[in-house]
Amino acid sequence: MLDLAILGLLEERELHGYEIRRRLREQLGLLANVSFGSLYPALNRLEAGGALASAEGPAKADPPETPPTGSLSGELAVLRSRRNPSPRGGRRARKVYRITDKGRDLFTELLTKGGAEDARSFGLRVAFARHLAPQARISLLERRRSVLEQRLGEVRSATRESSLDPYARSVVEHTAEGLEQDIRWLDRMIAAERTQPTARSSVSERAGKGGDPR
Amino acid sequence: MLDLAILGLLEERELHGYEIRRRLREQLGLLANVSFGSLYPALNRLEAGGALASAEGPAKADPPETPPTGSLSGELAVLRSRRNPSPRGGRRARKVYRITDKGRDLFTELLTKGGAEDARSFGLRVAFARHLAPQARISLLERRRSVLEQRLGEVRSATRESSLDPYARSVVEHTAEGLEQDIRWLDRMIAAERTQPTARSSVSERAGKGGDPR
DNA sequence: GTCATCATGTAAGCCGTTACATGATTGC
DNA sequence: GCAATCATGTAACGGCTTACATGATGAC
Repeated sequence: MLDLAILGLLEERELHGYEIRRRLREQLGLLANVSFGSLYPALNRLEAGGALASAEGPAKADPPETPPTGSLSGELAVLRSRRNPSPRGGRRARKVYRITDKGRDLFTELLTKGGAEDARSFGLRVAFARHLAPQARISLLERRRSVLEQRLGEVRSATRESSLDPYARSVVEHTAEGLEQDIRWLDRMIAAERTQPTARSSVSERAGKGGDPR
Repeated sequence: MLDLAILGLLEERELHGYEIRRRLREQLGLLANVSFGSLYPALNRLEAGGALASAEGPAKADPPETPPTGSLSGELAVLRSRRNPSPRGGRRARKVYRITDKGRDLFTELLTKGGAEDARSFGLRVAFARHLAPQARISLLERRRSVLEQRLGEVRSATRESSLDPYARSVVEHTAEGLEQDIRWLDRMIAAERTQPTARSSVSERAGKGGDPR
């Protein structure tokens, strides 16, 4: 799941580990606190597997977007700054990762296959849904919907049959409410997918600041 | 977390492992599919630690509802094995667990301390909240509330500041809705706690006994 | 001169999973 | 005789956490 998130972020732009973590917790609220103890090994593993490539680079990408984008040929600069502490950009060497073709294959594979069980991994998939083909999106949403509906049925029958004490009952009822809300959300998403016939392409396209219709 | 659930169920009545698992998935929907591979070791661990005591026994604690519909084969099997103990002992011997005083201490400790982070463990705590003293209940609910409110603030600011693509945005917005719903639920629970002055439940009176705080 | 932040990593361990092993009983 | 259900367990592995180690830099 962490791999998916990493690949998804790097699909957009190259980043170093620390920054990946920042985005994980701020952009995707889902993977709220991934620790470095799992992040860095994951990056090394992905690189060893050929899904990522790393380069030492300064690439000072500020929290607001629009980096200089000329991220090539920054390696010399960092080498210089390491022994020559210049005021702007002389930190510990960053390892800037970019995704490879193999990594893109892995990404779409992870994005597509299996595991619609977990709420977090599902949320992650939806967050990266623009990288999916339209029909893959819909099937993802509908698979999730059926899972939730089944769970809702189970919860309902459990509430009916067993006599729970007020607290436990409140928990199950609240769980049911949450499931209903999730299902309504999915229905909205599915409807939106259906009405707009491939309005947004599955290809990653950049829209500038807040220019999307919804 | 599994320990807490086990102890909570056994606080009510003695059960064997297989039945504990059934209740875990049917009563508490939270710990939906705990596998035997984690359940049985947990039981053994708790017993080794003195929190549980086991006895071989048929002790057929029949659930509140005896489903007459379908699959009476199992029930029949159990009854027969009770009436007619074969030389080998009939059905495979159940290990019926009951909670000890030490286990009750552990239970209240687990129930009280730490970890309001995770939704599941929190839900579990609330489900067993009748075993808590009224003020402990309220503080549990309020701690959770403040956590959720903080997270909501973070999610909100993240939505404002960063330009996400429509799918990611939809996920964060839905997350925010979920948080709001959770907070409303908590508010209702807290209000209910405040209005009724210690109304229900046979609370275990172990609170306030002079011992180690831990 | 020391603290906070940025930056990368390793080691140990927790908590859970899947897969496997065993075995009695009943229904078909 | 074979699958399904009840019942208890072991072994191996997975993913993530905490705690620890290192180090540069800028601010106070």
